[in-house]
Amino acid sequence: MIDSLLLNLEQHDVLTDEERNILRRIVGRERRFLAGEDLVAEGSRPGYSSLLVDGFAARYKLTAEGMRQITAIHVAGDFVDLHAFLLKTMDHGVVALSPCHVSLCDHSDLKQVTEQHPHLTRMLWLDTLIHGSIHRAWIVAMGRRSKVSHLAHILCELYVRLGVVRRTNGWSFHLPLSQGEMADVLGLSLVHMNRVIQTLRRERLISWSNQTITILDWERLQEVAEFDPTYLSLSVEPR
Amino acid sequence: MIDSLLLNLEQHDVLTDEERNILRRIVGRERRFLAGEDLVAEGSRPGYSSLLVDGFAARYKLTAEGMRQITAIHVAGDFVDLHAFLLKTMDHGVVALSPCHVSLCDHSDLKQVTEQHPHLTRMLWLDTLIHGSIHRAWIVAMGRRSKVSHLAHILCELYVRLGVVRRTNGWSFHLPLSQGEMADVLGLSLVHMNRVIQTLRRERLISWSNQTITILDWERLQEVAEFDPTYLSLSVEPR
DNA sequence: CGCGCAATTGAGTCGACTCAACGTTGGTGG
DNA sequence: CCACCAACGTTGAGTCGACTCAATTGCGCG
Repeated sequence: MIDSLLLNLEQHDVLTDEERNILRRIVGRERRFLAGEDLVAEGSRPGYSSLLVDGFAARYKLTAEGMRQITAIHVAGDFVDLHAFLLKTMDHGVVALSPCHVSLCDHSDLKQVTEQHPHLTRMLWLDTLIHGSIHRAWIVAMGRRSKVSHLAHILCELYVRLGVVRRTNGWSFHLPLSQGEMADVLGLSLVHMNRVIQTLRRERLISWSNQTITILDWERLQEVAEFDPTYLSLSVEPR
Repeated sequence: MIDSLLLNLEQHDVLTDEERNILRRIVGRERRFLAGEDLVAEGSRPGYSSLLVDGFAARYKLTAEGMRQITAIHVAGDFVDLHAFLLKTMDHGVVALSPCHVSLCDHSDLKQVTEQHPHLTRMLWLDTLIHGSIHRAWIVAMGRRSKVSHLAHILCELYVRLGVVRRTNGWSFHLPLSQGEMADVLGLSLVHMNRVIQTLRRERLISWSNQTITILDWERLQEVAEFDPTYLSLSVEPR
């Protein structure tokens, strides 16, 4: 049940058996959500953090005019709100983009971990830091790349992140986002999002249908995206 | 020397005398940089983290075509690269936007803190989480707000953050960024940055000259920005 | 079969870009 | 003391990317 979390964390450093057992013990109660439901509401003060066991979720904020900006996409093995453990108040919501299966982890247990297990604490801290790195990569893509390049970057990132948790199938992966939802990721209108996607298709870099993306030319897609996976910290070393 | 850091951290929770002393002990060697120098180079693996004692610094990434995107602005009291403690490799550079005074903190000392001082560890973790929140606020501003609103949001944020570390003077604060550097924050061209600034001036929301910004109408500036400081976690509570 | 949602296409408008020129200011050296 | 230079800021003009409004197509399901 926490297999994806272990796959995630063990990309960065080795875990001891004890640490794996602690994670198994504190990640408990399961909950399921339908696509479109909020896993966590903006403004709430959850007493637990949610580990996404299966499905896709997104962090988002709404503007006064009701526009939505998605600030992160979460996949299996991600804590969607580990930061709430210390931030306390959610400054954004988390919505299920597909049916989601999550496991909850009480903040009191997380606090125990920080009191007794320094290395595991650092690994959880690292997990939040990597999501910070992802935020920075998104900011660069939003500010200084073409929209085509931005989309390419997001697809490269998802392909790598899904690969870590064994959710890819050759060059394909499941991505249950509508074009309208993807527009909320890139900060585009729905109409223009469609045109950007068509550019990647026309260039034969990807195919995308039935919620399935297939990368047709990884080399060129990476070039278009200027994708460098350094920011994902995918190296096993003492942390 | 670490006064600004204490002002920063104590916005979120109380520190014990012992914790304050530990910080004083581990934040050591001082270094100075001229405006334009890199405090930390992209791709480097620093063995220490840098606390900005005075001045302004920015994290940035460069694109293949040599464009620059600034992903964070740092002010006195900020650790500019605390995340390198666990991420190990810098996926971006940090540049001095003004003459900077920094104090270094060895990663071995930080590791000691995580082994022996859980609460202080959580406070440092929190510091990195707040910078993640700021990243999300920037993503929303970049994706779903007008450029005028985006600039207003950044100025609101800087005013609040500088106020915490006592770097404001009434409604004014020093901001040593050229319009070209600000353009790299917003992801704009220099020419358009100028026009956006002039809009805020024309609306009598701010004045900006001689590297000094004065907020002329805080209420309306906040409205234009849709600024809600929740994301800065400025409340003292147990963490 | 028809409804509803997602995807697609077209047309016109506006925001942001580039290229280019000009103004302003502070520092430096003759 | 003034001339000059460099960096920054400002303005104008023309182009292109992204937006909105609107209509149409494709598809899964009751």
